[in-house]
Amino acid sequence: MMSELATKYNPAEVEGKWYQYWLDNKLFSSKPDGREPYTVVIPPPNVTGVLHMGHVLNETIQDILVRHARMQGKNACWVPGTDHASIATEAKVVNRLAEQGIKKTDLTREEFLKHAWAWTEEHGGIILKQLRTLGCSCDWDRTAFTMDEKRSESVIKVFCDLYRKGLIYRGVRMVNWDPKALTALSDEEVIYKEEHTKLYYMKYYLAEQEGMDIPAQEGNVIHRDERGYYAVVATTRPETIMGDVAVCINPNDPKNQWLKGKKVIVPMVNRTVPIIEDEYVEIEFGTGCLKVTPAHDVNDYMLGEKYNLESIDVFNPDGTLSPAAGLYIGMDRFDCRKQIARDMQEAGLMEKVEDYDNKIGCSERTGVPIEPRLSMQWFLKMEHLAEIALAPVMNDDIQFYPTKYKNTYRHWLENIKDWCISRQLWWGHRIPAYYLPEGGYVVAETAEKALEMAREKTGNPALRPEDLRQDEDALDTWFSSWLWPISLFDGINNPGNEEIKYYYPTADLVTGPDIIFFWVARMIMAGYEYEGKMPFRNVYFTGIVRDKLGRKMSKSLGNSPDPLDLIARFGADGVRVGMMLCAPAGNDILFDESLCEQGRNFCNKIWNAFRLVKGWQVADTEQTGAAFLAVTWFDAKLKDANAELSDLFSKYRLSEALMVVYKLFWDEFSSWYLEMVKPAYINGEAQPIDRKTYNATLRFFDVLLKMLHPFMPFITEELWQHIMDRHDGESIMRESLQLDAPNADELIVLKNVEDIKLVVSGVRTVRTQKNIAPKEKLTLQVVGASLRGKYGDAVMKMANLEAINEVKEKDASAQTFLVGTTEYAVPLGNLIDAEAEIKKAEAEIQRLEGFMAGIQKKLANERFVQNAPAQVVELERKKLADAESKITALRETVAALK
RNA sequence: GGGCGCUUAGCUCAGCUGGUUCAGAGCGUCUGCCUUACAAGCAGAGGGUCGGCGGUUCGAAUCCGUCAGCGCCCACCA
Repeated sequence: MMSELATKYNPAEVEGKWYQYWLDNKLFSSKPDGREPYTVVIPPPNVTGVLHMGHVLNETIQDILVRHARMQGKNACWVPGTDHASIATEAKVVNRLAEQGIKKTDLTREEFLKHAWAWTEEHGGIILKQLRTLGCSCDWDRTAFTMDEKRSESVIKVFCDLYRKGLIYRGVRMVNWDPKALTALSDEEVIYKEEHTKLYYMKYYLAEQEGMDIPAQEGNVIHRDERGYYAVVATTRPETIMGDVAVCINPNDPKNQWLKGKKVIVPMVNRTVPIIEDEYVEIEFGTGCLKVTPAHDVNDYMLGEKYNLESIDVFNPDGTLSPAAGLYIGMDRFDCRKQIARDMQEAGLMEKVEDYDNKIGCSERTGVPIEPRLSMQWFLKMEHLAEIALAPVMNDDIQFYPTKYKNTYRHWLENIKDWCISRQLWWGHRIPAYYLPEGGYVVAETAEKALEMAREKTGNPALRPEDLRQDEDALDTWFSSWLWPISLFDGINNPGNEEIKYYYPTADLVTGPDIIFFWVARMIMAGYEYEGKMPFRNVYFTGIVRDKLGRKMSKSLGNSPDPLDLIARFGADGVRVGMMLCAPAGNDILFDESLCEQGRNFCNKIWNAFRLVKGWQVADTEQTGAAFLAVTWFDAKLKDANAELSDLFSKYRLSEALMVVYKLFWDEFSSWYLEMVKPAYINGEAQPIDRKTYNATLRFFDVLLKMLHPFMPFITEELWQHIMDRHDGESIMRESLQLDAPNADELIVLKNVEDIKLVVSGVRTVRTQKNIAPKEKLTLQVVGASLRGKYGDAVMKMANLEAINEVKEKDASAQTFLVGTTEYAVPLGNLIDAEAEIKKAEAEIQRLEGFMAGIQKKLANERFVQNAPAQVVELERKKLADAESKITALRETVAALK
């Protein structure tokens, strides 16, 4: 019979088969019903993305939670979907077009979008297919896309609503400009990178200084050379001097007092600009002179506003020098920096150049340095939204795991600025603002409605659709994802519909802390604004998947394994287990392939346990004492473990939960239980197992598989179907798992069996130390106590004993060990090494005496006896007594050996 | 420059509101086994003065302070 099954589990044969079965039987699908809902919405991956290790972690966790909830009898609904990822996808499409020699600017919006949709259809959804390989139990019928009809409608509706509420406005502001993607970005999309740059000290000669003589004054630092007096301005960005409109000093700066009221000439440009004064300027930095370029720096912009300065935009949108610069026109900003530095050097306008470490804001998407740029954009006011989103997290209505992210969250909300939501992109939701021929605009859900409003607004009923011009910009991707938990159930378009009422709020959100601001915080805002309720009850923040050296996984390092390749080699269950073994909540994950190996090995262990049980012949024989004990004990063990599992799940300690089941199956079930009940061989012939024990074993297997199922869906389904002999359409994933906690009697059995396991280990240790073959039967002596009945039977079997004798005094030639305070002895005849035994015993006596001395000192301390709880004192006394009796036993051993 | 977190066996981590023989797990290591479920396995063993210092306490890995190292987040010194 056994020969029918391979000794190794083959995931390839199993996984595809069961996934198809689950799909065919609609086992993932969820409809509102009377049960308690358990809803999870997937953090939508980029529609054109492919599965990476971060997804594996994230989706595995979600699937574990979902499958667990489903087996708790909840109506589990996991909604999958993808994100249109406006910038990322548009960039990919632009690149592809470039390969074909097509420039985006050569296309109309409509033509470009055709290409984008084609790309989306071609590459889109691959990642969702890959999730199936991992075993994810998503309700695929609900698959959504942030740019599908319902979601798009929701986004536009929300935009209009917020506009009408006065929360969305349009205006010219300093924004983060990405010169590569040619779009504005939100503050969150800018990441700061440490870079080694230069600090250029440039000479700004005073204007009209002929005949000027500035007397040396206390504290003043005056610069003068053969050409005259000059101020020294330090900057990291010499290429922006063409936009300089002033030089600013701190009025309290003693070294620059002499510059007050003067005018200076911007080098190269030869523009005369005033010296202005503002306390914003850091006296200690550089020379205390700041060049002011309102068009290209946030702070300078602020100064420009304050002092009513002109703003000269010297850059084109792509980061090349604009005609307004007057010089270096068309040159890239960084080339220009080098060139202008050289030119100034030659012109004697450069005082010096220093190395300087600087933090530079870069585009999260394209990686290029951001250019602060003044432009007309759409903004969402955050004050009100931040306010409604803060409290629920701080008072734990929404629980963060781990809680440390509450601080991060609060800090962000308390310092939030308005959200720039417009992007100069085509791929995305187009802003529903329509400009009127004579200026001004209307905001409306549809072009028809816009026309109506426009006619009303202008009082011109003759206005035609083509007279209106829709805003060219698209919305930030996150402006659609923040509605995800609502829009998936159509809560924006159909408020209060049956689905949104049932599934919302969702239960758990599983995501990385890197998008806590981008996504999590904003979903909370939208949740309260549009549903009046939290979007989810718990947020589980995963760590970042790193390699075993702690480095981030990246393409350039080549340290990121391909999940599909891992699955092919170790099986989906193996990979899931490997991932979860190293994934404590909130910590970074140091992933190593060998963990998947461990997962695969675990699959084999389960598989082989199944082979063993499946191979048994069953007969109506009587149950042995050892088997009876094993069944009683393991029954209690399962209950105990299940209670622990529930607790760990409730705390989202999934790695630990997995470890509990892992040890339960491997150590307790396989190494102890199965060995205890396994029928013996007599004359090379396998004996049958009694029906009672066999049925109990199947029952245990059933429970174990259910416990394992959330972590390892495939192998558990496969074996469950084999073992349980189920009807078509049934599945382990729809089974429920509920066990009582062990009662008092069962707890006693648990404790007793732990003791006899120690006795068995004791005998085995003796075997190993004395090199006695496992087959050779031994005798065990119990000194002054008893080990009878089923406990004795079990020890006999597990330790391969021929007899257990209760003795007053053990054999002189026995090797001994203690379990609790009971002494056990294995007579060894001439195998015993008396000297070594004596040495060992004496060392132990010494240790115990030291231990006793410590306790005696404690007990002699009046303050301890007075202040410590009675229980603790009592415990110390017991420890003392135990140690004493152990020493007595050991002394006897030594005496006997001598 | 602020804020947060971490530092416990070779590695990765548990250790909750201080007290079940001066600490646990998985992996790795070592030893012995191809024992008729599994060598991707079985049995056994070794391994830590809980980052340093100081304090509170009868008692601290656990609380407080401080120093050191690491990491993360935020921030407009060009």
